[in-house]
Amino acid sequence: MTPSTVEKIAHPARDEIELSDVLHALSDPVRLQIAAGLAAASCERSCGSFDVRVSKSTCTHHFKVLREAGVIHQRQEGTARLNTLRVDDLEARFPGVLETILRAALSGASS
Amino acid sequence: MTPSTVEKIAHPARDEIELSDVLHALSDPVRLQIAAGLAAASCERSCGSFDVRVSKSTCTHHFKVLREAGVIHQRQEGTARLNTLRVDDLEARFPGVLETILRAALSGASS
DNA sequence: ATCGTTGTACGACAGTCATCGTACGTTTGG
DNA sequence: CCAAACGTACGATGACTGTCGTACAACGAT
Repeated sequence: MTPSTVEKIAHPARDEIELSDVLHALSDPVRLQIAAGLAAASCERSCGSFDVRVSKSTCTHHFKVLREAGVIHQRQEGTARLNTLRVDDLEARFPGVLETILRAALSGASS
Repeated sequence: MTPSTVEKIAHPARDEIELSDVLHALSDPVRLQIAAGLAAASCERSCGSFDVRVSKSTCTHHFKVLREAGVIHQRQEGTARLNTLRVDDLEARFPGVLETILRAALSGASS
């Protein structure tokens, strides 16, 4: 899990975040749930702390999609990988998008 | 193209529109462009009036995805299929989502 | 009537996606 | 030191996606 094993945890820079990628990342119910949970916590959360009903491998995949789209930031802490929403970057690049989507996800009856 | 040939032009009801489907529909650059063009026109536009650089068949596919996601409404008028954004339905169900996404698509340098 | 326009239908195809299981590497706690 | 916990890597798989070409149907104008 140390840098020697894990190949870098690459994140896109703020200016490299693409709207299409963000929308695609949030268009999956599991990932939307993760993002919403992260917004609700408004702090770092480990991957395993989410009550998603997919396998561990699938979970890793979803976190990777979210990270590579620029939606979340991941940081290694021991065996845990701590996730945060990139609210500032997203707000700067696409104002209001993340907030309105997450609000819709919570209040709406959609998936 | 009349009802005998075309099988109904099915649209989801307002309450059936899913956030995931909307986000997925808008996560494709071509479809996002179509939605933005529709918002800019703020009136009915035929499928062929969009300057997309994909083939006719592909265009039909994209309009179908947008329609089935509940993003647009299609109406037959002679040989033309007239499209409108379902702004009211989307605003009622997911307030602000469509507007902020389209704004981000226009101002942002994304895709 | 016939032709051009508009758009769909169908079939094909390569690429991506979401999912899983199993195996593995790290770190931490007993 | 050993085992459990956390998460990744890899490979597989079935489904879906975006793309296209060709053929077809309907409408409108000549």
